[in-house]
Amino acid sequence: MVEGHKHMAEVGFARFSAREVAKRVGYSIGTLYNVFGTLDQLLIAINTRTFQLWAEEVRQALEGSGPDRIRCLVEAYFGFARANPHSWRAIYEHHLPPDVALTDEQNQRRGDLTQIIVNEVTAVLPAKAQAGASRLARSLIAVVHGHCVFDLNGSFALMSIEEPIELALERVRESLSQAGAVAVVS
Amino acid sequence: MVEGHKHMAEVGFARFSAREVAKRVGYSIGTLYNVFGTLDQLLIAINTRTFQLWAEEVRQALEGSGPDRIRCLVEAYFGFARANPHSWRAIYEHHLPPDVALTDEQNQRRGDLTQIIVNEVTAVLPAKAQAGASRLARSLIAVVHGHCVFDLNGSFALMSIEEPIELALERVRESLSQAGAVAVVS
DNA sequence: CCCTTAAATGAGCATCGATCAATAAAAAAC
DNA sequence: GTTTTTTATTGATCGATGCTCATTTAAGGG
Repeated sequence: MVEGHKHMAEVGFARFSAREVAKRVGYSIGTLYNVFGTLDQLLIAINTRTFQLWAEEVRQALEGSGPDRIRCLVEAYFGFARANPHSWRAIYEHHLPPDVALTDEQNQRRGDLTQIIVNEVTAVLPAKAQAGASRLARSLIAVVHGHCVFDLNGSFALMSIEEPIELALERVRESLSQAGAVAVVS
Repeated sequence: MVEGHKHMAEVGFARFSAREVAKRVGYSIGTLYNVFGTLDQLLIAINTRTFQLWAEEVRQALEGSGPDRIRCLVEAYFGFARANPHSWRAIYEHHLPPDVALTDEQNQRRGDLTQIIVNEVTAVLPAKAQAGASRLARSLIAVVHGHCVFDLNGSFALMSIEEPIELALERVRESLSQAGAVAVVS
């Protein structure tokens, strides 16, 4: 399955093929379908793995972070997407058919990254704002995500918008300081 | 081609098929390929049309807007994506091969929506902040876009985050007021 | 050694994007 | 009005895809 992940990283979602994965791993298509049941399930497994690697990378970045942990978070978010554009995009390009859903375990694995961010946002907010920390954290993830999308698809470059990471960071800091966070400016 | 647009709206990017478009429009596959040359070109035409309809819808929403034009903008952005999820997603799921690029005309058509937003943001900023209005506007588009993605793909719902439009609007207003905008709070 | 269970196979089906010689239709030339 | 040239349209054909399932192979247990 790690081989499937590699294949995705190399060719991207649009050119991804279960047959090619089977070939790479040395099994027949039939066997691969016996294991995963469905292309969707294979993609789910691959994308869940991407989430895990992403969370792990962010975690490690935070460990080696200086005092500006929010900047570290934003840079690590971008960093992973830029370093693994195909895998990163596949997460958002694979739409589940309405009749299949993620396992609880898969959902939990995918939620790890979010939890890391929620923790950091919570840590930076004053006591009075803790109640809304979770909601705000999700919103800030969306903020960074939007900038990341436009960075990877070339929208920012097309419009000569430079330093998209700094741009996203500005927005995040504005919202955090408005929420009463202290010491979020480097 | 409007038929191709309808097909996209009905089945989405993943299930989109040039053959089906040909069938719907009453021509053979060959003819369709003679006209568009490539599947990519057909998709480009369809997505450019989506951009036009989107911009038109936002324009009309602004015409009937009350004093809070920023809210109107955010609601219209979300509104179009929610009303045309397949077409909207297709814009971001179609990746051009590195050897093809958009026509200048296509780029301009696609930039209309951005221009509308840049104008509104500029109008709301004080004179001293006009210089950075374009950059800020693009950033705010990214902010709303990120929230829109998570709204459509169910991330917010999964985490019980309600009223994503209001959430996006909060972020936008924070950034605008930080930039010195006045009267952005309803 | 046989028998049962489990694992792996790959030909076969429908569909896809794409091509291109062949055909039909329209325009131009006479 | 007839012939010639140009343009438009066709669909059989190719390789590749997701997916199925009868068949084969392998592994153990007695």
